Amino acid sequence: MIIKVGIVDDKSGDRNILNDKLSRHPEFKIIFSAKDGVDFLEKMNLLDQSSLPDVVLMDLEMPKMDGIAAIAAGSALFPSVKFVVLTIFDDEEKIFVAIKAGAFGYLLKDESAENIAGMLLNMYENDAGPISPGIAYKILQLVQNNKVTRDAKATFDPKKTFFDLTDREQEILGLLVKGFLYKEIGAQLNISPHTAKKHVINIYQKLHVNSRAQAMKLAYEKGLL
Amino acid sequence: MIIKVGIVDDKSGDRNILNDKLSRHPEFKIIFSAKDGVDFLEKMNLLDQSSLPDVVLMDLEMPKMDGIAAIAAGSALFPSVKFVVLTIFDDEEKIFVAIKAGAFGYLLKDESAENIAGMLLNMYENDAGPISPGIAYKILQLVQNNKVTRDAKATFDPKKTFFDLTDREQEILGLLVKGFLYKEIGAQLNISPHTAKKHVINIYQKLHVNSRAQAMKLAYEKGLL
DNA sequence: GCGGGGATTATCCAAAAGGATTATATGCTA
DNA sequence: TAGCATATAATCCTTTTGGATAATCCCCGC
Repeated sequence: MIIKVGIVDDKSGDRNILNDKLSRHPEFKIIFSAKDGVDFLEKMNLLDQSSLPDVVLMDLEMPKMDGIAAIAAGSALFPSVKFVVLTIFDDEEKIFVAIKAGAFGYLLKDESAENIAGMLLNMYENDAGPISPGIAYKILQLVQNNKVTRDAKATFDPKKTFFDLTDREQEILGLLVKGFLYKEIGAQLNISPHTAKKHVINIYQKLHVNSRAQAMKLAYEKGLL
Repeated sequence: MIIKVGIVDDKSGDRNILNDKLSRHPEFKIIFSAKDGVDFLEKMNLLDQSSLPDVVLMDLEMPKMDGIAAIAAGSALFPSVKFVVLTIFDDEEKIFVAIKAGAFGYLLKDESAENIAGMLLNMYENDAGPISPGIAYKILQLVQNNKVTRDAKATFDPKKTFFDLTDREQEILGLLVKGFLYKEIGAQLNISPHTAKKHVINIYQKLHVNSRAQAMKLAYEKGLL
């Protein structure tokens, strides 16, 4: 099976290297190289349906029209074409936006050409978009750090599963993370500040921390609110 | 460098295979095998700090306490330990929940033992969680299909809008909310603890707060991370 | 070259938090 | 009923924070 490839990158050096490396593999056929988003769309429009590329390797930072815009336009105009980002950028904002724009995969330029070729081939065997490991981890962190949230459905609730704080302790933890002093917590609950403090110490032991800051970190990260 | 590994899987066959394969690599040292979440926590509690595993390979489907609960508990109790899911399940719900529970990586059992070993080693070189390519693509699709959405507050950036903290102050705030003492912050940045403290006081004035707890609350609520 | 902001370090003091220990009261349960 | 968990309260002591104040250094812009 022959994979038809388009390359879009403003650096002619990068274009040529890619071109050379992929041409070594008989499975790939380079259909065109373009130097920016506008150039890319023009070249795509000149092709008839049967000679459209299967996959377009798209750099992100380009003059005239950047990779994000090109992917958004291209995936709308040519839905059968898969767009794979191939860039040096690994910041989460770019990753997120590129995926939203319709990227099928996301590879870093510091992957070896061998790896890139391998992942592209793999994409057709497994019907899964190629992703550099580092990028996959970044996406995982997006999910983990609540930068993205699940639209509905239940997420895991560690409150009930672990840290079996008593009701009173839960209540006091709630005040603790709001920044109140022991004396203020005591005043709000009509108990002695000593008692408030005792509860807090007990909470620390259950959470295996030894400062308010660590307890707050845990409370926020694990959603113990 | 030696990587200390814990294995948690209810299938003794899988445990043994993993054990054998990893033991072939001199870089790995198997600290323990556990057959479920409860067994795992018991074994972890018997270890002193210095002999805790670096990474725990965790199956998901287990009797008594499943892998999700075990990861949630373990990552809270032993924050220095990295948890990597190693399972046959690749449905998005399990992936999502495992990540939320604190999984650092997610590998499929149909990876070759060689690959698993390689990805674990790679994890320490690149400080990025190991993720099987198929899983990476599933995660990408989660984002693409709007199953997850970017949090509004995460995109709004009050950092630049208000509180104009300097770069150094941002950096120190980052360590502050992690619960480090002044002396620890100083040590990490190679500055005097007095200086660290001075920065913190300056931060408080800019944020109009007067305690670490209040600063953390603000940082979390306003996404000053 | 002079001023200003940022980064660095320090000292002194007071307030607050953290930790250990002890003690009492209450309600549940083996 | 004896034991256990929880909540309450206090004392003593150490460590950490928060705040004020002052001094030095460096870089950048006027």
